[in-house]
Amino acid sequence: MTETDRTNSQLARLFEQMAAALDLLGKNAFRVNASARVARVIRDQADQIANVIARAREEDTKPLAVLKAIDGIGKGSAEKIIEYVDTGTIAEHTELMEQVPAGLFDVLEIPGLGPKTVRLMWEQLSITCVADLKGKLDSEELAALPRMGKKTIDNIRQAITFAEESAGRTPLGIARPIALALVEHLKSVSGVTRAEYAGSLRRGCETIGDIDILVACTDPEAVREAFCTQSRAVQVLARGETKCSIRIRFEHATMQADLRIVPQEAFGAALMYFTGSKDHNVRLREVAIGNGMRLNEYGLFTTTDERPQDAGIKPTAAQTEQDVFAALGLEWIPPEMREDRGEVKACAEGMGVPHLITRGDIKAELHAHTDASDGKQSLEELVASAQKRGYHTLAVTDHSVSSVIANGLDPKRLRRHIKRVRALNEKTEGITILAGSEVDIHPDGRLDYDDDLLAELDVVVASPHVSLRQDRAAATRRLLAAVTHPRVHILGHPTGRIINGRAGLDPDLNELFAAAAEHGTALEINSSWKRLDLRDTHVRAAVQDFGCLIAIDTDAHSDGHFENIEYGILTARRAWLEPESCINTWAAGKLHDWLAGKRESSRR
DNA sequence: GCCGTTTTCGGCCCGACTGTTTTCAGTCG
Repeated sequence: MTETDRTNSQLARLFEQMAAALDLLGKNAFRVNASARVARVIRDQADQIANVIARAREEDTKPLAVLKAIDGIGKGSAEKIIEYVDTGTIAEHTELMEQVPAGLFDVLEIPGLGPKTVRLMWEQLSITCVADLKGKLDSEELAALPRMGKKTIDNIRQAITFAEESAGRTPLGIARPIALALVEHLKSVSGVTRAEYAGSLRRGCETIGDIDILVACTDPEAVREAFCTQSRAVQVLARGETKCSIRIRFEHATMQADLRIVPQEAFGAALMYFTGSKDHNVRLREVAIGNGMRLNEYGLFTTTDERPQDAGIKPTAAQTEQDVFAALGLEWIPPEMREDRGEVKACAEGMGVPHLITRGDIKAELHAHTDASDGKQSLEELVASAQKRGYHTLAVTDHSVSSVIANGLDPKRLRRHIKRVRALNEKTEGITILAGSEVDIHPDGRLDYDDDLLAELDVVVASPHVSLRQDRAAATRRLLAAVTHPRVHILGHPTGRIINGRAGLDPDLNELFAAAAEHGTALEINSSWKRLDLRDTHVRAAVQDFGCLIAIDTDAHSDGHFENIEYGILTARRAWLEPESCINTWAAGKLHDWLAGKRESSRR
């Protein structure tokens, strides 16, 4: 779990625990779902809920009303949120935790075990944690439980082992190559007419639970066989007519992969079904129901009967996603937006889908390293990498002096480096090579070079690298100092988080975004799949609520890193980013003017 | 518990697969 929004994270965690506890206690499933949804909505908020409440009070509006205005949060949850912000606890959560042993939540996490089974094991066998369960795997009393046969117990045993050695969700940059290899493998099977990955991977989520692959084909058995018996498959979890699940090992990662065999004529409907987040799909089906229709993975049907596909009814739309969206009365919504973050509502109300940024819009790389600091490429090789991608501008931004481990440049070396860059720029056609630096932001907000030296640079990317566990107030002061500094163009990887690694800084984003907008400093989406910093929800808030400029850069240390731009673009699209707000899309003249303009204004 | 250009009460998405079952419950996505 990432912890950048510590308060929101903690609050979301409480709602998740309440949902799990209610589930284990056999409470109404809709109540369980409502609580889980509140948790998700809280996680999606860029702004701190505590700040939202504080601001509402300052402005003399009712916090309750402000919270209730958020989709998915009703009166009950709003009251609990306020209770948490004011007291640090939620009474109902405390009561539930007294009723349900803490270890049961871990048992519930084991794939294949759901609330019903866990509750039964708890009530009948006093199993309250994974260790209890492991101790009873061979016991007769476990086997005596209803619906608990040998296979089920074997599956639990394997699932525990898998859970113990798996690191949870897999970063996008690890999962995507695996999925691409799977797709290629399946495309090579005879009779396969289409193969594509769907799910959270197609939505570009920063981490992936499992890989979903859709295949249309003329010989389903050949596809099932090819999928389940491939050399990388370490276990077959399910093998049905249309759905197979395996565990797959690829280099160091182990993941679950699901194959769905779908009819060619319903590929679009299936792709939609298996791409949308659960909540997005619910919204779409509600739209269908509202129109007296039924939507499932076989298509959109002009009936509300159950399983119309089995009754021989032909769908009105199914072939392509565009067909299905159109028949629902909606514009096609890009996969990255299908998260139930207001996209269906916006589309239904005729606001239209934003013109999202694409990889082809990127014309400049403004954050890249050479072997002068810790990059693998020489200056000339770096330039060739940028030229190969058709960029009109490359900023060479090696590390500053304090990044000792990264061989940061002291002022003397930097001045020589600037000269080399300028000289190369003189004799290079077709691309502008700018002299820049990725300058450390010290914990107190000072920059790593003095202002005179900064003034000699064309591009200054200011980034935090150390002291990434500062408290919020210190982190906010530090980053504000950087974005308001007249010689800083871009705030690099603003929080310093590492996905699945460290939470990073947790500044007051409202203050940071307001200052960045006011001073015309761009905020970076660092495209490294280990970072993706800023993250999608933050970028959306920065641009939509504050009008900030965004830079999408790869922070390349080698030629291959340039390809990470895919991940930055996916993140930007998840933030509903349009090209105009991204400085890397601007024409050369506009970009160069902007870079120079910041310097001009700083000399006034 | 949430929500409402059909509803402030009564709904709340839909289907596949497994394992244990004589017809289906539980889990998953």
